[in-house]
Amino acid sequence: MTELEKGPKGRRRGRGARERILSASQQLFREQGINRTGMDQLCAAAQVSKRTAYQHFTGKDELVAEYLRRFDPSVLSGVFDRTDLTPRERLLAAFDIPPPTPLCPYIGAAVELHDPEHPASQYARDYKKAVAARLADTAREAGAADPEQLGEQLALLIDGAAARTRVLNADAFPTAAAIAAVLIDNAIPTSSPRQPSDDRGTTGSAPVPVGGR
Amino acid sequence: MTELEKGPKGRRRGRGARERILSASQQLFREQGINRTGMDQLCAAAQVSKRTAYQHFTGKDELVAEYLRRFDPSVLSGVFDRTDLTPRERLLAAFDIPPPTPLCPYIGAAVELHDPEHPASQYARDYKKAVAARLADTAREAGAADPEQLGEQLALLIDGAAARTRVLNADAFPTAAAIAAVLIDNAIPTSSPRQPSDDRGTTGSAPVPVGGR
DNA sequence: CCGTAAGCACACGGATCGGTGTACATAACA
DNA sequence: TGTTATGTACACCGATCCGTGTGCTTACGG
Repeated sequence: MTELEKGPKGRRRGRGARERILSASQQLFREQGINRTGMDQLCAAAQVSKRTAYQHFTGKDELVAEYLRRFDPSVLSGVFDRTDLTPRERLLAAFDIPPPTPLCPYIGAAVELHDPEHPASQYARDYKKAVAARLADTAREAGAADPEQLGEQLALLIDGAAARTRVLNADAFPTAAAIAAVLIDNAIPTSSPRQPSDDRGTTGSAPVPVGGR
Repeated sequence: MTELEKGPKGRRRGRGARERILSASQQLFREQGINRTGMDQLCAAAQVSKRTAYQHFTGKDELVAEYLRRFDPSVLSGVFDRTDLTPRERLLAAFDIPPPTPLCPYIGAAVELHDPEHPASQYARDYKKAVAARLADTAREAGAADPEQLGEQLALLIDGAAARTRVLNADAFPTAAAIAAVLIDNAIPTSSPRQPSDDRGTTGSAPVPVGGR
């Protein structure tokens, strides 16, 4: 862990610097937003000289883009690689977010930067498409009639829950999970017992009062 | 049009000033975002002296909060007051957004300001709750089994479509409308013939490929 | 006429921001 | 030893931002 990276000459590299900067970004950009986090504050939090920061990143824009690339494993892969779950359960697991909702930074970045051409915005787009694609793959695996449509729908539910959680300050993922259960049961012919009016409740999700954080 | 407002003494009041400021806010805050729109630029666009602006508003924060209050009629009331539509049609009409999607400023404000205690953030919360409540009222009117739940679900769909449209730069409302149709048909016993898998299509909404802008 | 209210033009202040420049310290090679 | 890469500490720049202070113009009403 406290090792060296292969440099141009194999010299000892500041193992911490870049890592600490990105680590501090994760925390500060989330807590305060991107625009409200200055480079001075960020460098102080990372215990890195400002000069060093600008030797690792050409500017804040690049840093922001890099910062966004550090989320895939935690959210995206973490859910889809659960081989212990059935495809259907995996689709629903995407809505099981821990109580202190992280609040999707991709939406935040796209809104804050406000420039669709910004590298971070472009990456946010790619990421969202990738999530929808993986949801579609899983939907296909689960035997959904129209996997692409279901994937897109579930992706929309996730974003809706994230946005609504942000605005209302109350966890909206249970509501989204309930909708997801309905959509999945409607799309997967085999697993839709199609009972009168209680399509939800097939997972461990709450009865969905509204959202209680 | 070039009339006067009732002032303390019936004097001639600058009819334009405040109105022009708010009007310019609508355009600039939407096009550029709140943080990226300076007071100088805003005053210039409104053709109002900066000094005058600060005599109408104590600060930018108050202006932003006031700016958010100018949307209810266009979106919220505009849909729910359509007496020519059945309650069910009204619920679905909430997803018929014109192609140049305005892109909900409440979400944008909540993300940009990043302070839940900011007056504008509080108003955004109130507004979102009001929308969900009106959706619930209409759902009740339409005979939904659980109107509050359906209202909350539809509100989530709207926010999801707005957020996703923002990030992906592609209209996500058709997808949301398709989900809404499913939820509505599932929630309203009378109007749900409960056919195999084609619950949608009861309105004029598209067959929902994915979203084409 | 003069008082008063509204508005304008313009400069300024303090703060913050992204980004640089400079000088110095350290450690690994050679 | 010296060179080179890496990093620190700290001042500094220009730009932008929100907000004010000052003085001038306009127009109404008594």
